[in-house]
Amino acid sequence: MGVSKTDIFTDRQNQLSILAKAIGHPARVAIIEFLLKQQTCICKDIVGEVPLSQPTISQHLRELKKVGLIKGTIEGNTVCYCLDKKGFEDLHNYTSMVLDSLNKPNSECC
Amino acid sequence: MGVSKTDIFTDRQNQLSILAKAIGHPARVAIIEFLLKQQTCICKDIVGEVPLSQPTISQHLRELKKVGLIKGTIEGNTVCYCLDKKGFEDLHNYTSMVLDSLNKPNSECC
DNA sequence: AAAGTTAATCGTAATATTGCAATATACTTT
DNA sequence: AAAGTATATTGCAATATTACGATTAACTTT
Repeated sequence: MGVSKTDIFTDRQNQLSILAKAIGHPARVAIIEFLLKQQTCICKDIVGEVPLSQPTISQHLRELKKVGLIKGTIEGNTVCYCLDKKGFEDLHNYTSMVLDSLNKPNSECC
Repeated sequence: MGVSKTDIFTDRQNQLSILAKAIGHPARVAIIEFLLKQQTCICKDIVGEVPLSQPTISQHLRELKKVGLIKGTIEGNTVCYCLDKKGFEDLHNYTSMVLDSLNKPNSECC
């Protein structure tokens, strides 16, 4: 029914899926890419770089912030957004774990 | 409108988002976890392990297969599903790149 | 204070996703 | 071949996501 039955999964499973889902949109990947490129993180101009409307960008930023992939600090008129290591480390650890496991001798298959 | 405007993003941005999105559901994280635990990959019993109906599991498997996170080979009556390194490596390289970039001296922010 | 700027929120339309019952397909065993 | 088993597909209902115009909120400049 379009409902994810989060209650039947472990916290870790839910956490990982939430993180991955947040990256699961090209606009958000583009935003992340833009934030990486910026030396300074005064980020008022993500709009203009990413060809989506200001409300849409704002919504994507909120999504990324909610799951801990970016941080935002208000600076007067402006909001300074920048990447938050923690979320990426979490995902990185996950893929490391999977790959380590797949590289073990006994894991060959198919 | 619920439409992702994939045409305005780069192939790489779309590819990463597609991969991440596939992991962006707890059932699929659970399926991946189950496939990791199995020595053998005769996987008829994901249903039963993951508390969702057979059609739902089948749908999630198709999703994972479509994006290259698992492979499935038909073996008579059964389908042998197992993880596909490539997709995970791709994601792993991405998070590595992001973290490397964030760990550079000049990237401090917020 | 009036006007301008930046970003968030609200409301809403369009589309996508999730989940499952019912059914279909394809192989295996009897 | 009939019955059984494993998996995929179809159809549909419920919910979620995406996008944006309009508006609001909050700060800055004039």
